[in-house]
Amino acid sequence: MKRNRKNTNGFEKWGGYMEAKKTKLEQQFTEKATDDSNHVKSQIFKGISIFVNGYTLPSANELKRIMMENGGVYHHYHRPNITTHIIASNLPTAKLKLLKQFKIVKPEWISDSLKDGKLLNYENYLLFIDKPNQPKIDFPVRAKNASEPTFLSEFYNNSRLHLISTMATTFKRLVNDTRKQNQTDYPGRQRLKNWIEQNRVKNMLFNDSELDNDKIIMHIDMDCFFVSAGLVERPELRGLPVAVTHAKGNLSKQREGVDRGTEFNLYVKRWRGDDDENDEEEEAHEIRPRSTKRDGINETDSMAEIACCSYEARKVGIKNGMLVGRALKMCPTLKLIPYNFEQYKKVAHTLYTHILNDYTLDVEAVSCDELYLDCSHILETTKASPIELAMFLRNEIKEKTQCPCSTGIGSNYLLARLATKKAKPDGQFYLEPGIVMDFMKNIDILDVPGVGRTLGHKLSTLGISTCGELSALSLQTLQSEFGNKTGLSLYKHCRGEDDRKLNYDYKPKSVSADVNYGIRFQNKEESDNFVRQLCNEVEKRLDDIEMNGKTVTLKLMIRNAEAPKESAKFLGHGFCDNITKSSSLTKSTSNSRIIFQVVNKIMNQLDIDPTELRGIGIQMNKLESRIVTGPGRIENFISNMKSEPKINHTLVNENTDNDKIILTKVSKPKSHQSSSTENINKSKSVMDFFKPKEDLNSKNQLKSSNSKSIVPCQSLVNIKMSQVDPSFLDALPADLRLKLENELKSHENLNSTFIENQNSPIMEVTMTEESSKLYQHVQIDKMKEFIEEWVVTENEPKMCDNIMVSKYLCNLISDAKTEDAYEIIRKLYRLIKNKDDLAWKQSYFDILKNVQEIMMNLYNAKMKVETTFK
DNA sequence: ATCCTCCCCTAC
DNA sequence: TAAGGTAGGGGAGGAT
Repeated sequence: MKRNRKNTNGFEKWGGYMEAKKTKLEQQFTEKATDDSNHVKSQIFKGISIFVNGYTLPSANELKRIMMENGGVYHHYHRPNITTHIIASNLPTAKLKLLKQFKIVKPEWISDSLKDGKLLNYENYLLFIDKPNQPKIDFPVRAKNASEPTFLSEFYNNSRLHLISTMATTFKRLVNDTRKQNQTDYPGRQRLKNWIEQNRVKNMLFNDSELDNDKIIMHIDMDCFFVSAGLVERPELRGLPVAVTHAKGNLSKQREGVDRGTEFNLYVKRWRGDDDENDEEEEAHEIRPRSTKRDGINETDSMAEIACCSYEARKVGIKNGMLVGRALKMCPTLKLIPYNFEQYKKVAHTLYTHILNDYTLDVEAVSCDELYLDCSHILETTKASPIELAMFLRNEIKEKTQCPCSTGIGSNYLLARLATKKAKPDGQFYLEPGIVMDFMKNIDILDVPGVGRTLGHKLSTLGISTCGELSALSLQTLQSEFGNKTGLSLYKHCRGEDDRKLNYDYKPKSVSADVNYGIRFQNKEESDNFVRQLCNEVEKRLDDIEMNGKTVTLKLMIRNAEAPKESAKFLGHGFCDNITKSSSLTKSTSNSRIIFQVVNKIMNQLDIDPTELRGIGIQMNKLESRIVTGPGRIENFISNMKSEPKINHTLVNENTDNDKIILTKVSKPKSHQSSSTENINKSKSVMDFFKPKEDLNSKNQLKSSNSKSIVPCQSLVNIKMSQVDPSFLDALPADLRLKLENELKSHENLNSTFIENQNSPIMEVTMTEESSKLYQHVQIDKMKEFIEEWVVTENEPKMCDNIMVSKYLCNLISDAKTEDAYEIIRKLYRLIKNKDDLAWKQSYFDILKNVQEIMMNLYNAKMKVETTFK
């Protein structure tokens, strides 16, 4: 079955498209069933049509086959009036509530019926017994995969790699922000000075020769960070072999479709290369054994990864990244402790603020537990020796965080880093210039930063395993072997030379969101929904840093044809083929809809089978900051809205009218005199809600602004502080309130903005992140109050208010506050029904359309609300 | 020469 | 069961 879909001109035709698609697919099903009529084995499921929701056993594909062969019908989409049964093994509560009125049956109903050769009573297989107040799931809760709407956030909440990555960014930004504050007082330096005065003679650490003109770089690295932070609250485990992991050491369950042996062999084959030539080379040079992390794992060993292990565990050969099953074989007494993300954040924050506030701003953040600092100023002002600084600083960090760290000191980046390796655990090491040559000779090539598995192996095939051996190769040899840049840095680094500068100034070059875990989709709907969520995530991250991206890159992991259907690791990606494809826009954006459109085009062009997907990543490159020129961000946003980027890529059909995505056009005429000026005092818009009702001041301001352009719909830019209802401000969180106040203040003098009212009955929700965030935090009751006032007092609905309400409701739904949204829609319906006005009814349908779209995206179901005014 | 895309590698 | 993310550097090879 092809998934090529016609261009749909954005999303406004989504509903119609869905209908068409349903019919098409069902037609195909019937045709297929007819074609395969010689395979029909029975009519057990005559009259039954099923829709499979979520992950099931047997799989949806299997169930489809069973239905086809036995007289039943399989629906790719849930069709409330046609689908007779929904098949599911588990449903999240939100989904459950929505689908409550339908027959939701466990897949065993199908398999048992098939086994017995007759249709069994589905009532014995209901997923839950409908007790009105508390639907109870009669099934053990199973792990979620990415087809569930809550998967993404749960995954991010539990992913150590995601945490590591986001924390690194967080602290790079913290350094940036702190440096801007221009602080001049460093109390730590004074403490160090005092300590030196009291202890120098006793320490005998001072050495005149250490005071030279070289730059002094210090590298600080917490010792086995996750373990140390975890042991703060479990001191009884100190001194024991400890590892941090998700697993509890249980044996892994045997699952259908898993073949660890086959999967592991594929990895080994890819890693070794397939040709004999390589094998000969390896023997000739006595290559050190290369192990995959799957070594020593059998069918039931735990496949969880060890994120971090204590030095006691390392002594017996356990390493970070090793699988729990194997580690337990090496050390059956290994203590497994769970993650404690909050604690890691706390410790890391303490570490950073201590150094930044008390010692220096010349810090390069590497990660949550690792940083470089330029000691020049500290040493100059305190007259301390590098070792004294290291001892003192390490001691303070240990006191503050209760976690040990190690520090290395050297004249450059590389030497500082290598010194730390030597210092560990819980120590310090100053790699003095005089000993660098000797020191480097014996450094293992794999300890050089930048030399990993692949480069290390390649070097070992050349018979090289230490820096000393590497330094025998000429620059030319290295460059022809590894490329110009890689060759040059190998040449320098093995000699202890490194001219990289500490980078204090963090400027992101790309933003991405990847998930390569839990990706198991039954159909294109599920994968689309998930991709949409990833696009939203990317948009959020771009907005966080106030940047837009100009190139979209899609990264896919697809099950390799030879790989077992199910991965060895539970919900893992298994052995995959990787695909990367990028597409450039004419104008940078952060708009998730545009990103999705691009991504979707690529997906369709690649014709990916959604069931074979194992990983998805979306990346934005060529970042541009949203330059603030002139009046400010909002102004800039409005000018951005005038023309959203066109997609410039061969994949993209030229007929695509991307402008249709944005139906609310904004322009800013220089001296536009509106003909509707006389309406302004009668006209009510959402913004008027922010005004106190009897505020003379605001009336005056409105009058005085009559000379400017006043149009039916004001944008945020037009609101003045004095117009804002104080109770609205109170409803906002403090930080948001401050932001709003500042933005309003900075726009007091701005010209009014004209928002063109579209005649099109179709409305698309496109608001600025700035303004939608504001609405997001309006309390539910406040919003109900507004809606009542709006509908009751307003003659006709305005587009901008429709948009605001839609956006608000969509935000509620995506925040899983579906019930609140439901209540508001009911209220809106009642109000509009009373009003009995065509334009208002249209307004209701427009809003509902947006709501149902997001419902379909998130829950694959519509909200059950009134769809006609009888 | 320099840029772009599609990778791969590395680090935390 | 298990939570295999994310940013940056760079090489190969083709387009400009």
